[in-house]
Amino acid sequence: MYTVNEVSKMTGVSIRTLHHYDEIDLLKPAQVTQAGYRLYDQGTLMRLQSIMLFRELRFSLKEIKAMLDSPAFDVHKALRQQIELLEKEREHLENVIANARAIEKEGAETYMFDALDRTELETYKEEAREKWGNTAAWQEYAGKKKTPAQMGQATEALMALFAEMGEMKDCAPESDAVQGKVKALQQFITDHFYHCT
Amino acid sequence: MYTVNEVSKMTGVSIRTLHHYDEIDLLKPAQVTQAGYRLYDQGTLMRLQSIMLFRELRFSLKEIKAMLDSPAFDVHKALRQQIELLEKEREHLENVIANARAIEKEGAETYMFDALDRTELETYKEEAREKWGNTAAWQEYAGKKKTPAQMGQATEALMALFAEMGEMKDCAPESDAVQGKVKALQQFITDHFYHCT
DNA sequence: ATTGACCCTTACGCTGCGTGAGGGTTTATA
DNA sequence: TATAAACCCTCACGCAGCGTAAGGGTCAAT
Repeated sequence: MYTVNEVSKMTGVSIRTLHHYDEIDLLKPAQVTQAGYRLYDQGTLMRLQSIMLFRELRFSLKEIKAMLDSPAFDVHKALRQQIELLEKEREHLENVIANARAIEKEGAETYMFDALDRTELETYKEEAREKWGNTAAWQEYAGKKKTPAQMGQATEALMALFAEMGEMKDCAPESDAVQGKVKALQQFITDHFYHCT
Repeated sequence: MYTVNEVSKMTGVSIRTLHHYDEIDLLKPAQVTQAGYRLYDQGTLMRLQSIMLFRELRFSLKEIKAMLDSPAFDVHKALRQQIELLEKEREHLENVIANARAIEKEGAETYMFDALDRTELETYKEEAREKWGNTAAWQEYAGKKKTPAQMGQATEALMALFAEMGEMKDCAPESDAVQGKVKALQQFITDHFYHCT
């Protein structure tokens, strides 16, 4: 039987985390002494390892609890869903990185084309959760996705920022090559969003 | 002058978010009517766009505020740091995905070799923040990294989970090929961690 | 004057713990 | 045996970034 301290040192999980897992009934100690001390045995340690694994795979504690508490749970299905989700996340992250690089280099030209696609991810996430989660409160939520109109205006608005970025850098780095595009964009901004000085 | 509703529709940002940004002094409306209605103009809209951009790049609201409030702030430096951070995240995410795939396929053999390397990321994150953040409270925090001993035991413990995974699947999918490794691992677990039935 | 579409301000909820505060328990040592 | 060191406990607030009511003004039009 191990105390919280020992378990913590063994697994790297903090004591507070063990307390937390106890609170939310995710991981109950095998025994509790009269003094209230938590004691863990091999079985609970194994459960803890499972928890750590699934947490590493970015399942929420609630999900993990559901999985571990119903042994007949379709782990593989959940795993596949989770993988898809993670890949969406990675794709998005790669976009973000690409954007960041572009901005660092030039300003913002290349940025505005593929930004704000987060909605995709969220939508997917919701779908995934829906399957084995709270299927109730979701119905009325359907059809709330951003309208194309909003997207359009968002992209439009993005160009506004462009001008500000220019100010922030306060002098163009590779003036000649970029300057043409900048002017064109300013024109575009003036036409479609606000008067660009 | 646009109302919250209009701004929300234009930018896709929720009204609550506008309220929030007002609360934390990240984005104050250009005017407030006697009735307390928030009104936004082009300038504030542009600031909002900047905010959205930096949020897209995963800066925290606090960081964004710092950046926008000090025009002389070294945006490019922060940007480079942020890119590095994002890449660390992506790398980690890729590991996680790889692990997830491996687990889905076989069980957990390939898993335990590169798991639990999150500490790297966190460490880096801290270093990055340190440079232009609260440099005060950090000193005493140094040297808290996990010891190699802990890592060792964590990996060791991970193998324990393996057995449980076996139970959860409750029958081997491609029995023959994998079975050998499974037995070896069981042996290893028995030898190094606990008696494996 | 009433309706409907907006607006406001609290204020709690969520995730996953970190970080004290304030106070018992167990163990080792003087 | 007394006492300190080292652990343990239970509250309970805090963080990020809003979502989501609850309860109630305001503005335009009918």
